[in-house]
Amino acid sequence: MSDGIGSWQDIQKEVLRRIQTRMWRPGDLIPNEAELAREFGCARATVNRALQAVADAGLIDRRRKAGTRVSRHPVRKATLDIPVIRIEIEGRCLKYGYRLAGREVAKPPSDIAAAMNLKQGASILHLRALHLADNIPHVLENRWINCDTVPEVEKIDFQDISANEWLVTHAPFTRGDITLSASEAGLKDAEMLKIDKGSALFVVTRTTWLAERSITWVSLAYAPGYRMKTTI
Amino acid sequence: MSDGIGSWQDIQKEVLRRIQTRMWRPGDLIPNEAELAREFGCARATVNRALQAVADAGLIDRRRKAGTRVSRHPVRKATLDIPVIRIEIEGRCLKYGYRLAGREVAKPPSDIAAAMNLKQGASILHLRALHLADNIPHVLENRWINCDTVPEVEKIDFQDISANEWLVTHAPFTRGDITLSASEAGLKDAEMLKIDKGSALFVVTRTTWLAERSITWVSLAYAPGYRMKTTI
DNA sequence: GAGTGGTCTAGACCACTGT
DNA sequence: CAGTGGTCTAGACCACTCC
Repeated sequence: MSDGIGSWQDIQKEVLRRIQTRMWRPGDLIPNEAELAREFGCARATVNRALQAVADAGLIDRRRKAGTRVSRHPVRKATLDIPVIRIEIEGRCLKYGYRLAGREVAKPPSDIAAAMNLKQGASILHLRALHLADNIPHVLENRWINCDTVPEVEKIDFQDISANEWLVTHAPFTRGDITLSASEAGLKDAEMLKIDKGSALFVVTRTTWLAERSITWVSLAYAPGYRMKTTI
Repeated sequence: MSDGIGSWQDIQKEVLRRIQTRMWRPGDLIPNEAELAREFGCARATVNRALQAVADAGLIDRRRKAGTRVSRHPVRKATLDIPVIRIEIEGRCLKYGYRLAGREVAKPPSDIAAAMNLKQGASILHLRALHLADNIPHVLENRWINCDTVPEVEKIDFQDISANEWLVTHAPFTRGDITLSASEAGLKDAEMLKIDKGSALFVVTRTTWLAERSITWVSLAYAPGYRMKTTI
């Protein structure tokens, strides 16, 4: 029986192979952990580890007592990396540039105030900035920061360090909501990014929280041509 | 010492708390697994499970011998769900609709042929279709399918079932590349989606593979207003 | 070489849920 | 109630990498 199968990765591969070759088809019940452990000659915990990984990928559905089935409509999961912008640009061997375009305390638009769960009429810090890659406008940052949650922010001028980067090391968060969308460049956006008005921009909007208090709301509008890549 | 700490989720929470409260700061070395196991009064494997989850989220960096550190520039991971379009629409309690708009065997544009790693001049199946939510155009599917990898596809007319759905249950894949971007609606796209030419569309492009053979290349262009959401 | 995380084992008990 | 996955333990050995 001398299998080359021993590690949980080997078992994961074998399980994937059986799904990919349709030996186990969508909807099928697969053997339980104890049986697979016997078949592969390993401990049940090892099988469990492998099947958990496959379940995390969305390919199988597991329920106590009901057993493990191959998903009929697999909701495949892709993981998006959300790096600090400077690191992302430098990671591509481009020269990073940063320009602060505005810093003021102001009352945010009602939709943003609502998204940040602010008291009506509250004023918070508003920043606008441009990030450049090899001196070319890359992404426009439009950010609101809740000074109640992050009071130190009032002392930072953000001339030399972006809020994007400062917050990462100084304001840990517990949770973040992310929205990806496309939108047409307005006049001001177009000017700053040096593109035509109405161009299609890839926009990432993010709100982060420390427990139940909002830290920041940010919209990152990427210049045309930007592509966010990932794999399944 | 009667902690309420025992499960790996409890330990994960406590570790996150220590990072969030800056008790452990970016760059800090944290105690090793054996020490934490002693502190929490549990087995090292339990601590390992908790720390692996935190490392997967990108908040700590772990290396043998070097130990575990709080990330200086955490590359936070967000997971995107990639569901079948029908399931996604029905999941929002909307009526799903589907219309095939074209089916032909043709020679793909060179960029697509390259992305699919096809032989020069190879002809493959080209499909165009529209998915509707509550009778409103929702997403335009532009798809090329490699008949060499999935020969059964030649017999399917795709009048009543979308390639999106058929492939999921009939053509398992081992790997997929995904690109998210924004683009301006062309004239044909605009007509089909019933929107203005030049509108900003959110576009998901995906190539899937069975081992080293491409299965399909697809571009999904979502009508304006679509937002893809996730959390960190 | 030595210290750290990565993994496996054998066994146990628990939690959930279908029947 | 019984069968399944989920988790914990104590111990062991291995793999990697810093010194």
